[in-house]
Amino acid sequence: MEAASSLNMEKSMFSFFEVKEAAKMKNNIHLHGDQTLVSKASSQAVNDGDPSLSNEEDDPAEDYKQDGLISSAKADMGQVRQENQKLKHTLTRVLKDYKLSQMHFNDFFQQEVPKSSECLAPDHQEGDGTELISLSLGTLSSHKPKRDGPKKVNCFSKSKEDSDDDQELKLGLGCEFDLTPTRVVINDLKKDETTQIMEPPVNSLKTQRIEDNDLLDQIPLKKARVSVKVICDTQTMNDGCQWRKYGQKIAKGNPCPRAYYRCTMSPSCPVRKHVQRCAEDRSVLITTYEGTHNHPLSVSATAMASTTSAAASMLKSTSSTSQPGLTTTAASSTATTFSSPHGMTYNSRAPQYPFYLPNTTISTYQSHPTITLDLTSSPHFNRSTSSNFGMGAPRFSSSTCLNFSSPSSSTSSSIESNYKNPIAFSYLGRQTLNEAVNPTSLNDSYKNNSSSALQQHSAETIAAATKALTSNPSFRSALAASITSLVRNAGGGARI
DNA sequence: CGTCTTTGACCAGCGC
DNA sequence: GCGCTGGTCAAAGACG
Repeated sequence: MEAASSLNMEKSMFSFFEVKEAAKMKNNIHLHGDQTLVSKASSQAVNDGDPSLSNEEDDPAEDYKQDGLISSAKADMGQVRQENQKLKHTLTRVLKDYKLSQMHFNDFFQQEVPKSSECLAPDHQEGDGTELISLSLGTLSSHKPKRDGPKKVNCFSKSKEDSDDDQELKLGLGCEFDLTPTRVVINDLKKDETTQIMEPPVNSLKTQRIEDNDLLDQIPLKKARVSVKVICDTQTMNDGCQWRKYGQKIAKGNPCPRAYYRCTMSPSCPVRKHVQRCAEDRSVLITTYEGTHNHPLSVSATAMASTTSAAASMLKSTSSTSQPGLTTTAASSTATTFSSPHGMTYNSRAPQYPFYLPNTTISTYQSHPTITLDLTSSPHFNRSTSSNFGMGAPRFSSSTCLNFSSPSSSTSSSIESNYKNPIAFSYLGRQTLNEAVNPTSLNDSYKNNSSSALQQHSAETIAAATKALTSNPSFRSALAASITSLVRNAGGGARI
């Protein structure tokens, strides 16, 4: 009995598929199309009285069974289609909520900016609605009012009245990290210049600005400078700005001439830079920036400017608590946010996250506080090691453009990915998004040569970034709103 | 012809 | 005060 029933079952199954095959052949219809067509074709095949079928399937009971199977298949397919529709809707909703969350996230920073931007560049606060970017080297106060709440100020986001404007440039907007002791070596601090800054209990911006001015008066330092060391084959690295050479000197202790450039993007732009090759290693180009751009910047220039600006800010914050000649920690009592040369934004206040800014030195040279960002070696590998990987030391050419792009010019997909996934900024954007997020997708040559340390670094970076992001109450509430909305709107059929 | 680079001169700050 | 050094100016030349 059992054998007979299983035989019947097999036969009916065979018949079902045979019917479908016959229908396909006869009507030349592909199955992965609309199942209605298939059903129709199947029914047609059954009803056509195809001799090849009718020979085997002339039993009315079998026909009835086939009809049942077909209709049940149709029902199944309809159900699948319904679920597909629901999933499609869910996906759309998730994307929509994701964008909403992103907007909330951006709004959060934009709300914070007006408070901080005033201390950033008081001379650029006209609020004329132009795409003016305030980048301040050396004039930024390191003193932020102590906050009890979870709010943090990103000093490097561009201030703008209209917060809904998509064209808004955001500076230093990577991931915001609370920073552990930054390993900053105070090399050559003269006198007690950097220890004269006190920590004012400031509540009002007005008071703060006055105190800042007082402090600046007290400090005999000139404009802060930011040096960037990169391996570059050409005369100067392309940082997105237009420069005009106005002088050249042989500096003491270095046979390589130092070239002086000024920014020509605006006639009144006070920004200068000088470029010099490293005496020890001619392949290393040392570019030193000084001043604040007073004009709109291109995306790539903004990237570089924001980085140097952030570094200068870090310089100020570290100098407020550092002691000369000591390897010290970054300002643990201030809440200064800054970007690393790798595009990440760090917050130096709370020490819970294990991040530090590598290859960064602070020094004073002729009363110019100078921070040096050494991009000739990767954060976790020394140069000799990183050279084995072929990516640790960023090499620049004339066409190389630092890839810290802001979201405003998302014409390039890489730029956009870098913005949306700040972790991908690591290694100056030479690491693709996939490589950054998913270490297993590293290209073969790199994969073969790299150690697990780099993957661990990526994993740590991602983990810390995630932690930092998710620990932000505003981000969490936005995320919660999205999820709530998703669950509420999901209805019965959606499965998460 | 306009723009950019080169290069010597000049100036200011700093240390002795 | 003097010398050294870094930084800037400006005339001359190069270049497109």
